[in-house]
Amino acid sequence: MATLLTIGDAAKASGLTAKMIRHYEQSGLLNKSPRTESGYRLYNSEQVNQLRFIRQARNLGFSLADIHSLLELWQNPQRESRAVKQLAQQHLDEIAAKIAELQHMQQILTALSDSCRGDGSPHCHILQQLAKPI
Amino acid sequence: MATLLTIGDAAKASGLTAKMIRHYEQSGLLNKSPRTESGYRLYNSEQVNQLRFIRQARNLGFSLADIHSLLELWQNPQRESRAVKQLAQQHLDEIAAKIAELQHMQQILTALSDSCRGDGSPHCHILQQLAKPI
DNA sequence: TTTGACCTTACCACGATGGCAAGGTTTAGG
DNA sequence: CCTAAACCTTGCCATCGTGGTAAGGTCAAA
Repeated sequence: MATLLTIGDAAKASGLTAKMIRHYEQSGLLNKSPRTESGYRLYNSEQVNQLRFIRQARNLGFSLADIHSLLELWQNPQRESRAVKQLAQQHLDEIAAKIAELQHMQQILTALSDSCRGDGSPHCHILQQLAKPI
Repeated sequence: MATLLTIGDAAKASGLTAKMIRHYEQSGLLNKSPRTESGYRLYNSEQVNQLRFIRQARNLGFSLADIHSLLELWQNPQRESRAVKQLAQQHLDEIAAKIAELQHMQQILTALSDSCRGDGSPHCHILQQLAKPI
């Protein structure tokens, strides 16, 4: 008994939105799903698993392009785990770079904010620093 | 002697691109600059200072909307440094939230990646975990 | 005078998502 | 059985900040 879900129910079951699912189909991340006579998309449990896979990968910050690759690897029994790990490692590098960038901003801005009295007077070290010609 | 720069030179002097400067003008962040008879934008040193201010604020990750507020505060002698500090603090909160989110991804993905052999075999804990129904 | 380096506007693109509108379908209740 | 609500469909526009490109005008040096 293959239970078929409409897009709204598939969305609830996967944690995505119907909008996202249509968008993923549109952008080639998902195969076009079968439709009812009246044109409603229908999803079986295997496709819902795929949607969940996508959601979990999105939660880890993978781009849709990366997820496309991950899905292909997942569905390929001849995959080499090397390829998966490489994608993960590249993504980890990007994450680390973003964290470093944000921490750099955080460090500078914290110092500036600490040196601003934050009262009713116009004097403000933050503005002074931003205005500095360097 | 007010030296006037064309947009390309103003871009070099401020560290922005000409494209960005036009975009900032278009979006109301900058006042429309005076033009030559033939329509070229011209920038004096005060405006170049403003461009530099914008670049430095962008380097700290402020949104253009925030920078709009910062510019107004900067140019208002009656400002209260409280307002500036509040903007900085809000932005610091956002930065901290993003860092936390990225670190969360980093932590989970690092664990997954560590448990993937990354060799020629298809077995991969990363894919297994993404596929898990939870 | 020609050439190259500028400048102008106007449009499209990214990435991932949300919103809305105008219309068709299904389902549940009265 | 009929109606209203809750779905579904497609299509377009918006976000945010930046980049690209095209088609054209301007300016300065050789």
